[in-house]
Amino acid sequence: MAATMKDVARRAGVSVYTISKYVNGGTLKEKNRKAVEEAIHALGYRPNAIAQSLRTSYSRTVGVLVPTLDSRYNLSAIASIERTLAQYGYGALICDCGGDAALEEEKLDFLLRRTVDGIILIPADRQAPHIAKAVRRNVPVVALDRLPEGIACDAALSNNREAVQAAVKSLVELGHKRVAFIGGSQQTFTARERMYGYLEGLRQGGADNFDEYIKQTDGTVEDGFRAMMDLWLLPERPTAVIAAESELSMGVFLAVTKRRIFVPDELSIIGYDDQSISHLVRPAICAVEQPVEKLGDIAAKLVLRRIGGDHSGFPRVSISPSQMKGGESVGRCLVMPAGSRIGGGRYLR
Amino acid sequence: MAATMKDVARRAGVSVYTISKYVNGGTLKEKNRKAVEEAIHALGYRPNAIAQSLRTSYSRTVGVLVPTLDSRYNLSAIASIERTLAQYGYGALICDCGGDAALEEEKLDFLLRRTVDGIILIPADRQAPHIAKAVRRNVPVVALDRLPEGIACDAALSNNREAVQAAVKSLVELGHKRVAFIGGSQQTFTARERMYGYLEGLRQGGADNFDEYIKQTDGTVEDGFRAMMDLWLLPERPTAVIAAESELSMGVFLAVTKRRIFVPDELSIIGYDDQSISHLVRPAICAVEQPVEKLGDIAAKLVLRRIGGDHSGFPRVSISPSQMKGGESVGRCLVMPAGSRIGGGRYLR
DNA sequence: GGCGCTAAACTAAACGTTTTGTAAAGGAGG
DNA sequence: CCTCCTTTACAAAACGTTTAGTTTAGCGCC
Repeated sequence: MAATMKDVARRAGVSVYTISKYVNGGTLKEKNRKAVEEAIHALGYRPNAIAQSLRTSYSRTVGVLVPTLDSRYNLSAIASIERTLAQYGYGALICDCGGDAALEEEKLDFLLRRTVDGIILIPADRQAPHIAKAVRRNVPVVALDRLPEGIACDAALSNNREAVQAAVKSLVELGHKRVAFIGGSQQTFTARERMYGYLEGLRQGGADNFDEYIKQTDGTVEDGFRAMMDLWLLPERPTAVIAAESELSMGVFLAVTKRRIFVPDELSIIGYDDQSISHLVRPAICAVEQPVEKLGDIAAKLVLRRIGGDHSGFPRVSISPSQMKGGESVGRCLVMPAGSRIGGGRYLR
Repeated sequence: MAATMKDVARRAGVSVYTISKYVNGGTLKEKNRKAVEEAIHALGYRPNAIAQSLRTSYSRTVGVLVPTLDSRYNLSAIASIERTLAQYGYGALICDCGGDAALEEEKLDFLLRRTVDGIILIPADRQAPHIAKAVRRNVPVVALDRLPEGIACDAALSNNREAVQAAVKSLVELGHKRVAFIGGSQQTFTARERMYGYLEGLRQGGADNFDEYIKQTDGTVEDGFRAMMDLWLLPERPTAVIAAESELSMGVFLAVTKRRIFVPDELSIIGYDDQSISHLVRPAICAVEQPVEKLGDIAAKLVLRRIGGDHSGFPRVSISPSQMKGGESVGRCLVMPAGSRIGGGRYLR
């Protein structure tokens, strides 16, 4: 068994109070300090964090609840959260609820029973009544990436809608009339936001939207691949496409490689978030980059602030701008609408 | 503040003992059971896990310590570990030590102070004296993926050496004399094992090894890309390559796409672990697949067993076989050694 | 030396559980 | 009715800390 304060106290010939004081940085008499230091060192004493938690009701632990761990995005977020928490001496208790709302509730309960000091979660579902329960228990909750509906709750989001909207608008301004959109599951907040952004972008650019250019998928690499292959089979192919999830971008890239589609001459591409490959591919893929690490960091700092008792500006929804990462995958539209001509009358296709 | 046992007891008109008994599944008198259930429900009582931990000295938490969270492989392992632990009601306290041995020690200490019941770690370094400390504290430690040197310690590994060896041998048997190897950092156990496997495979196949075909890298996508580009600049290009890390495979694939290398006619490729794309690419990349999920599961179950007091067969090193995933990226060697001829004397290149 | 003041140390009571003796209640058997 | 046994409940002591309430030690000053 590990040494306890009592053991140290006995050895140093003082009371446990003195040990506690030493550990927490109080001032001791020179003689006692020496003795205590000696005893601590000799016994290899480390304070028991569980007992500290029980007594102070602070566990210095934050629960992190995500719909799945099997995603690059969540991974980066968690990595960043963990890093920031660790800086402040906090640990991360991580749960994966498999995207299931019932399981999410259960895990939330699990975390609360462990008296985590706060919770950072990526909501699995738009509805999240159980989150209210945590809030009622006075445990600060910060939503990451998605905003749960109908609940006042701190959040760290990126500007999904505006980012996509700007991207689409820029495509339209380059002359693209047939801009396709490949999006993730409409169950999620972000996917919907991006979809709205797409529609708004078209509208602002003065372009029409056509249902056949909109692909709603589940957001996997395979989905992106399939969607792009399908789009290319349309009688009127799109001249530009925006893939609104990291995995979808990858799928689109694979499809484009397979079909030997010339980018950007035949097709302009804007991807999302794919740090790992987009800058190595030729042509480099232009992509909307979410500030994932930043979001994680913001969420962590926010939850720590709430834990520290600073409740100012609740609910605080922080929206961080995405970056448009340059690349050569976007170009002026070279394909003329059917029936129109260029200069000498040569169709470009 | 949340309701405590005392509150419930008062409301139900019984002693805390009775509540405890109810919570832990003892038998109560019908009348008391009713009253207790009512009180628990009315007050929304949940047992405080911290207090339970303090009293029982079991926290039902396992520490997971990885050199970095920014890796697909570690992520999958963690996902699997978390899943298995959750099944048994255990939580995962996750730490990232940034590959730094000193930080690893610190985090290990952090975990021990929280009285985790066990630890699963992917060792950052070959040397890991601090691990012995945990073992001395009677906290079961299971190494994942890599084996720390000089310490008796349970472990869940995959058969890195044999898998690569078999892969290389199969290439040699297909006639390849110039098989290149792109490996990860030699600081890590697995990278070294795979390297040895490569050398052994060549030897067993009866092929020579040449330094210029061996690329030791840090294992990033970019490294794989560069290494492959470099290899293709050699006067005598390799006819086959094995990329011994997931990210390296991706890099090789990108290089091959960029250079328009015909696979497998000009170059046979064997990758490692790249679940996400290798089956979508054409030709599909042949790859050594580590049973990551299985390793995570094994490690979790093993640590739970140790926690449960079963110390049989210590140290237990479980080695799970990798699978060779089929693909069309491997073919018979079509390039003749300089000076040799085929049939009518036509060089195939 | 006695008084007052401050700094340092001590004792004991928490925190919310589990668990170890004990005691009360409730039958069964004589 | 009494005894004996079983079942169920109780009160109190842990677990390893922090902290409020007290006591002691040390020192300067009249």
